[in-house]
Amino acid sequence: MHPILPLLCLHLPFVSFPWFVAAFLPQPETVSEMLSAPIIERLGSAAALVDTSTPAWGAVIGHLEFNGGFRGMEIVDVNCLLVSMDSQSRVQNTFKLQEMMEKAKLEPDTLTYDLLMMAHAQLKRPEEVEVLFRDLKRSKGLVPEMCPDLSVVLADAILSTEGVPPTVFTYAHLLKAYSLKADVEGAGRAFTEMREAGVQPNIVVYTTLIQTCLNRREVPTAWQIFNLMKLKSRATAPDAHTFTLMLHACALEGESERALNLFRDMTNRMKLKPTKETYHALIHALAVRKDYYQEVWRYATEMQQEGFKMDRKVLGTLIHACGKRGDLTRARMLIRHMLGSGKEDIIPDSATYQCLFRAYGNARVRKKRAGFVEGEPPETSVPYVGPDTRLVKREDGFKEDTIPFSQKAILDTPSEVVGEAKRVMEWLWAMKPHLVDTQLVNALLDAYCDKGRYNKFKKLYYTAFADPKESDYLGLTDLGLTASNTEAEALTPEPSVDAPAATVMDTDAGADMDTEPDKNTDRNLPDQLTFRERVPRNLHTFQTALNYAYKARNLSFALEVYHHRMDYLRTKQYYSQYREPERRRLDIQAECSLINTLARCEMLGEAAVLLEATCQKYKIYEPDIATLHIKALQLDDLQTLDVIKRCVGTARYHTYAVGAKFNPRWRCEDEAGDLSRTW
DNA sequence: ATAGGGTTAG
Repeated sequence: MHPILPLLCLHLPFVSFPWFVAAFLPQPETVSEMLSAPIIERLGSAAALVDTSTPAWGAVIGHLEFNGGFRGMEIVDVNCLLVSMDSQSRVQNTFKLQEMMEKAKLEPDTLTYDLLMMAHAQLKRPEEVEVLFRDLKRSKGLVPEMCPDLSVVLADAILSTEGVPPTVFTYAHLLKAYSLKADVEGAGRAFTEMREAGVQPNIVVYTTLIQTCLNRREVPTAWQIFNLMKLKSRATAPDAHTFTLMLHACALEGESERALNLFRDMTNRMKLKPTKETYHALIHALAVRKDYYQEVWRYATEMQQEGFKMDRKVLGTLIHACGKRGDLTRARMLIRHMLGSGKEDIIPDSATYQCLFRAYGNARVRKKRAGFVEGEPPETSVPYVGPDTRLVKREDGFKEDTIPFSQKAILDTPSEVVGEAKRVMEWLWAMKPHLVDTQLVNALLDAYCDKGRYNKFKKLYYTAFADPKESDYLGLTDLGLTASNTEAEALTPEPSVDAPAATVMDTDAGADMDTEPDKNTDRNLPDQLTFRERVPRNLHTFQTALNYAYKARNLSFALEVYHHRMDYLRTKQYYSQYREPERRRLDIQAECSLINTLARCEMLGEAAVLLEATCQKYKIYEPDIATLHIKALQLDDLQTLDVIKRCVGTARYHTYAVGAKFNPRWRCEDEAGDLSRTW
């Protein structure tokens, strides 16, 4: 044993474990050790407050304030305190700390601002980060009594150029804020300012810029920055973080092949070691395509061989892959494992269940009398790589905490699939209501739509969702877009609405396409279901419903949903939950869905009117209104064809009939031309 | 002394 080690641990105040462990752990052992002596002294007996696993920083700072605050201390003492605080406490106490610094006539330095900005950025509060940054730049480097001779104007001039100098960290925090807001322009300005201030951008800065572009769905720009990093210098060469982010970009665009190349580039050429996140991003990029299913499992296996544990998110992504492929059997197996593992950290959450419901929707299932769809064998060649390979013992009898999966290992009729999906939702609603959110219900809606469960679909749509509350709406002055609505209003026959069913998920009343009753359903769970919290609708709810209406040629339902949607456009949620490019994309999709539904119902005139109105606002492409075009051709409706020609140009039908691209609509040509940015 | 990455809409 090295003789110096025992000496070291004499300085550790609370050594509750053997010294040799302590000596090898990264010091410091306790929070109070990280604090500076003046702070500890001023805290007195309250110093004990900080040595818990989750210190009550509010109380600690209260004590401090009561005992004289920061008076007589240095700014490093404040920084020390900030460093030991978690982000949330920093955010909660920002104002108080600023107050206390002011009282003690302490000037925050760059690090003080950095630590505060970082905390606000981590908690996704970009506005506060910007405020802090502005504050930092005009921070009073000179207090009035230090320069009594200067006129106010001169002082202002000095103050505006003094302040504390931002570092590359400061700018990185600021850029993170712009990334959160998907504000590419703001990020560009900050980046330029940084360079003018002579601060060299580093990997983190570039990576944050890439993230900003991705949040804004400006994927080509993201790739440009990435390529620039590679070319610029060794110092800015992409690292594992950056590669992981670009793998995520591949997932966004369905570019699985590119993801594989990127991964090879990273590991072979750049000799970078993939992390767990890298594997996850790669698997994600493979999971979005059903033709890369084998690769998903290959890399899931490799990831495990590299010693990375499957966590909830990776398992969720694997279930996502199963859903994409239609491999419901394996999706259920994974869910069973996650539930049966007994490990808290991998029990399914809302997102995991959402993936499961998508798997119900896409399940490959025996057609009416034929064999498997496309005659493919069931997915037997895929190795199973769950968290551990032990099969969970089947539990008989219905425990309240047991997911009501069918006894059958493989569900092979649509009714079995839909029946189980419904039961699982009922079970979640009854037993784990906190997991039932909008996305989850939307996923079930999708499943019903895909399986042609039209009655179930409408019933769920009517009973599971709540209308917006008064307080959800924006003020009248906030909304400017009523012009395009008037036409739609004009052609609206009052929709005939089925009366909402009594319970959230009622039994199958008659005319549904279901033929087999759900044998396993413990029919009606108690009546509490009736008054259970509903979830709010969101844009995807409407999109799914409009798709359903299109499939079912149900125009009155489509119009009703369209009106619900127009209501939603007046809510705050519309603006807070979706960033601009996503809103735009879904708006276009919704308009086109209605246009095509009108066309399917032979109301070409109305469809054409709506198309003209929509074209005023958005660029519409021919594939978006394919149904209308085909109908118009079939009926030889010259007037409508003329409208189409004016609105979407002259491309011929066959040019889009062929191209089944993976992810048709990401083009955002308004901004695509701007390649002249300085990075 | 600080920072950037990951599950979700057929």
